[in-house]
Amino acid sequence: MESRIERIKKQLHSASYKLTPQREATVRVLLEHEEDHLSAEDVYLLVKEKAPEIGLATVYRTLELLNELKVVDKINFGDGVSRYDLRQEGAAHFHHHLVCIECGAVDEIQEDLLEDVEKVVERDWKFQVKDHRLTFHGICWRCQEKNGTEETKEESLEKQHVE
Amino acid sequence: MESRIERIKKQLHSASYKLTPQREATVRVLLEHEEDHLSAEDVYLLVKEKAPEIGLATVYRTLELLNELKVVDKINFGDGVSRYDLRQEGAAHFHHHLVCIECGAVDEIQEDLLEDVEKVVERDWKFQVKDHRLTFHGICWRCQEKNGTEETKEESLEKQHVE
DNA sequence: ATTGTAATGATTTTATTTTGCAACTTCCTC
DNA sequence: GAGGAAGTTGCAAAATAAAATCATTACAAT
Repeated sequence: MESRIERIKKQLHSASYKLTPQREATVRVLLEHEEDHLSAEDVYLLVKEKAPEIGLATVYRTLELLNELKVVDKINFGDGVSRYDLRQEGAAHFHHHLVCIECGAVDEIQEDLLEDVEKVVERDWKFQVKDHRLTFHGICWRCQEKNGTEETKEESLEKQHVE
Repeated sequence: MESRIERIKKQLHSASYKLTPQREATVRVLLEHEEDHLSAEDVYLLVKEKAPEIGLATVYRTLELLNELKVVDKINFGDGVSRYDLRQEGAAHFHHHLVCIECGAVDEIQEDLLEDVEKVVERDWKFQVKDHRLTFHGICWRCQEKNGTEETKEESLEKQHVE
């Protein structure tokens, strides 16, 4: 965790930006919620708990900056808001998402499934792929179980998703 | 064209909605600009040419309705606006997009490239895929040619991208 | 210490999208 | 046809997200 912040700090420096306390607090929130897909507003509220004096504009600026540096990716699941998702360190491409249309859960796939598809696109469409966005919409394994069987205690204990 | 409107009309009716003149005008605009990726505002301005009395709110409501019926898909390429894209008739899945980071052009891929990937997702993640969104970001063939004529390949590979 | 530059926070502005509501059509039933 | 419910419309207002503005502050390099 600390070392990751160190590396992000270096990334900022090499683009001649500074890791200010506000920016560090923002990055920490992102690291601590790596599984989630926070909106700018979400990040703002969480950062505010640690650094109450921070302004929303700074959060927006920081997120935009991190986006430029490819530390985070800005995504959009169709609701109006942009969400910010940490990139895996060293990942050449953005990871994929599974959005459950029943419970709203968003799971991530870090594996790159598109190597072959990208080759086809480069060859057949002469399109030089730099990055991609792939999201599947469907039913997650939790909802499939929930629907298929009567719910057991263990299953309901595992349930943690809110809309 | 007329028959397509007829079929959309039937789709509306079967969900107990009506194809009002305003809705028909909106659908016609979408059909006439199938290649483009119009924003709600774009659609509004185009519909207004045929039916000047239409209100922007109606266009929004119509597009939302068509989205629910899976006649159009609402997409978002990262700029703030939602765009509305006609689905191919009978297409089980949404088509893909190639967004050029140099000239901003958006091309479509109707072919379904994801069959294999979806199988993997269903098997390995137990995720029942209903739909997908796939967008590639990169350099379109036009920009590659344009770059190639004025500079060597190495130069164009080195070129940095700003804003 | 002084200066120049970058960064910040509060506020305002812009843009997009949604909602509330009264008026207006449709399409039934009588 | 008259009456009525339901769906639809246009306008205006409101809600929302994001970006821009700007005076103030922090900080590194003199």
